[in-house]
Amino acid sequence: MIALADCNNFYASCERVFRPSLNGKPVVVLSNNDGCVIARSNEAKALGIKMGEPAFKSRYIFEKYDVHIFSTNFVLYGDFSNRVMSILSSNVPEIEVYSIDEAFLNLEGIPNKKQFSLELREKVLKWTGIPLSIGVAPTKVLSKMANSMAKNKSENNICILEHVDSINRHLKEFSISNIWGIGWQLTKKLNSMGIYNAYQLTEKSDLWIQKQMAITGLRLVKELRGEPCLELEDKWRRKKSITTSRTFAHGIDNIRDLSKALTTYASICAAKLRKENSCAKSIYIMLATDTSRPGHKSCKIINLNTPTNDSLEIISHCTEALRNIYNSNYIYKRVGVIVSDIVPQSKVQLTVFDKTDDIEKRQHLMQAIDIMNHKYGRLRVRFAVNGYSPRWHPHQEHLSPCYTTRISDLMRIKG
DNA sequence: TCTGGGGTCCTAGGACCC
DNA sequence: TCTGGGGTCCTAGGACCC
Repeated sequence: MIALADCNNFYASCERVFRPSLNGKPVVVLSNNDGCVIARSNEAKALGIKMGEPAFKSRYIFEKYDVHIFSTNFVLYGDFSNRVMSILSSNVPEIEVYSIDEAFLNLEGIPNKKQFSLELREKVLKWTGIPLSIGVAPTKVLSKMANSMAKNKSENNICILEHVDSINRHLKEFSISNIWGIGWQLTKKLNSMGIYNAYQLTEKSDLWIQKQMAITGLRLVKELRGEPCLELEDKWRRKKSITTSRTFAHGIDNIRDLSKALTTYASICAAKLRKENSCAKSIYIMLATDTSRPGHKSCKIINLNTPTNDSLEIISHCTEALRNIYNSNYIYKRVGVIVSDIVPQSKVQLTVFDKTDDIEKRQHLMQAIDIMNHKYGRLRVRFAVNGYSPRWHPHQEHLSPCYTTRISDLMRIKG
């Protein structure tokens, strides 16, 4: 049996841990640039604030009902995630951390799954302040469904689906649009064929499923029937691509500021590569004007002879590519860097033109930068091309302190 | 004024080869 | 008269997830 443990309203719950006065009150967390709503407390959901909705559309609700607004604070959420995951992993034989706020757990050998889930939920809540929902079922896809039941239809946020009868009963009440792996396109298509609930899907033949939903769809439906097709992946996997991109508060109309932003994202990508002990063989830069209006997009791919994770090298390729594709007739609103074709650093093949001495020197330099930035904060040590007074920074009006990771942000007790 | 950011997997179709 | 058959690799784009 597999459990899916999922933190309730995760970002909103993190913000509340150090602000208990917000319990029972509507809280929302906004995406980067304070663009749209990406997390809501139950009270905010009850006010009709929609997930992914642009913040300005709900502005009047925020004011009328005194909704507490936060900008995303990924340092804080990442730290809470680590705490929750380490508690979960110390209580089960196997775990797959699926995202920042959820994990699949292998419950093999655990006799009373309901009691176990209740105790685990209690422990995480007591130790971290984060409430969980736990759904237990024979496969991953079914545990996702059980989790949804746990969140919405159970008093204690626990749902165990063990027997065929109860699984089928729930499948009949479960809309296909809520199935993990079925998005709005497939929902539209299947609805037009008269399929509305998960049970109807399990009754179709394998051939029909594969024709309509391809191989991933067939795996998904088998999982719905209780036949495990998706394994728990407990191993750390090297990322296949790494992206750093942002939308700005205000458009940029000059190549100097654009270059500062782009090279900053290039150095963040390089640092992320080094953190994984990876090197990338291709770099992709992209520029876009305001996406809400018809505009302009351009991109450039740079293929390297030798994979790298050296910030200076990646920065210089990006700067050159920017000069090639920059068009001074446009005002840019978004830029980004994607590094891909990733290989382990230990397996990098040098060419005859690479100077190993230089590479080693630069590796030491990068290491020193990483150590300092780890200690004093990302981008504290930066490159001159990154600039210092970023006029191009995104909006973050409602940022909370990093209570758990920055000494100056620690809570103080009045004596 | 105003719509995020970071990923993965799959497929169709083109290029190329023998 | 009239244009094979089978394979691989790569890439762009779609769909989906949180």
